[in-house]
Amino acid sequence: MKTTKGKGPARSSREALKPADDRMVGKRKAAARPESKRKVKKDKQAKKDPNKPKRPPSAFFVFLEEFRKTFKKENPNIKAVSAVGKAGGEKWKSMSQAEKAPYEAKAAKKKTEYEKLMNAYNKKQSVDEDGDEESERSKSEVNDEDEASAEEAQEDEEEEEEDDDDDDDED
DNA sequence: CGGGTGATTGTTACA
DNA sequence: TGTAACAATCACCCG
Repeated sequence: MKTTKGKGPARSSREALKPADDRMVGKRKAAARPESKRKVKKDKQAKKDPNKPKRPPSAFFVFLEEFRKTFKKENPNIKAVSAVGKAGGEKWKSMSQAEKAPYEAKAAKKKTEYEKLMNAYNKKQSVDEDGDEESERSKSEVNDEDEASAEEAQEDEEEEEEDDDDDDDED
């Protein structure tokens, strides 16, 4: 399903695709790291867990999510993910920690939730096979907690602030 | 038709 | 301590 949408502009935009011709399946920093399995996210996990907590987006990703919208908005012609990544990364480094602060705050929040999910996930794994029913019960509990926490999380909006203005960098 | 890949950095978890 | 791998996104390509 999702692939169908890609056929739109198709090759025309291909120009916007990665300028580097290495679009091939080459690895990106393979040489940098020794074995470097950094890419290949194929099997991911041998077993698929029912609700395995995915790692929360780092501050960079939080910023990137928003950046992606803006980037695409100003660069509707560019649809390459790598382009946004590069641009985002560049800008990210250009930003001062103060500006990254809000993103970091959000990331911190996600991390907290992630820890929570891990707790639930951990519980699930601990479940004994005989407690199938029990496991369901636990799930309910977790769900309940999850909802409650989610609500709380939503409320907080951050604004921790940052006074350390000394360093900063910038241009 | 579907999955895999490209790129960015951060963060997390294991040895 | 350090590495290794994964987190999102989206268009495009191979089998």
